[in-house]
Amino acid sequence: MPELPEVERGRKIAEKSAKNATITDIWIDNDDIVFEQTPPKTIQKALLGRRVCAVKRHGKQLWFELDRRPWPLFHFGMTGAFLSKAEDAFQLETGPDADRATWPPRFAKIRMEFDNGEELVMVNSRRFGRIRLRDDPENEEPISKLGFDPLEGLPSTGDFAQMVRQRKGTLKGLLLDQKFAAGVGNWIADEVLYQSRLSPRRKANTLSEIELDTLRAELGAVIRLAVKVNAEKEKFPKDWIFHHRWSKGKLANTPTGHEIIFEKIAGRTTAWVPEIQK
DNA sequence: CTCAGTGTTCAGTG
DNA sequence: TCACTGAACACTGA
Repeated sequence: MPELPEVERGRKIAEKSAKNATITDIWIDNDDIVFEQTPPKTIQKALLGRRVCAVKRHGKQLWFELDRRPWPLFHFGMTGAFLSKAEDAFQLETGPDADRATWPPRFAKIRMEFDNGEELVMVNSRRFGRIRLRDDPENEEPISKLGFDPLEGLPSTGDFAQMVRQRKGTLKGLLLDQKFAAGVGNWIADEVLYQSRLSPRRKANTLSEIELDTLRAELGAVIRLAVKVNAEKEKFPKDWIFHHRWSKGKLANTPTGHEIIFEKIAGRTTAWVPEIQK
């Protein structure tokens, strides 16, 4: 699930349940992939009894600022999410897969209890997610290697043009590169290109000034809108290709009747409309 | 049973 | 060193 807007939703869930609260109990799954060999005791020692001062995000990386370092840094991988007990109870009543919701949830990797009665869990069924400790997350890897976060602010048009023009690969590859824009994933890249009417195969160094400005504007617009509706897909605009990209294998068309094709570009399945995207 | 996948990393190439 | 590509990773759900 997690590209920037979904991770931002996770940040808000964590903020709501944990901000200004103290961690009173911790359970940690025995998983040396997700925890990268960090011993459970080390994690426990860093978190237990600490107060959560803030919950921050850059791209797809999410971390807590505690009243003492080191701080926990979370990455959801392909399948991760934060669930809070209150939030999950809400989903249980209203969500489409309500019958599957249980607490604690399946695939929990870490579970934290707070002195305000809340509980927060990070789940990660396929274990591409990571939970790490960092003294200064923003200035250490992996965050230090990431590019700008499009929700925080875009580079100026001039800087953006320069950044794009020095790249020789495809636009799809550029947008997926976290060293360029942090937080863009497969569906956002496709949506931005569709809205910009640019081909994912287009070489980055061939864009005109107008095309560069359009790309920059749509990158900001798609992400801001997805975050505004809390990454709830049903609330995405009707004219987004997003709603049609999962019909792979069937005949896929936009509402305007244009054919959507699926091709592997820059290593990822790409949904795009050759008639519209040049 | 097979296969794709909303992500990242690493080996190999240019 | 850099930019880029493709494979590998782990495991669920279709």
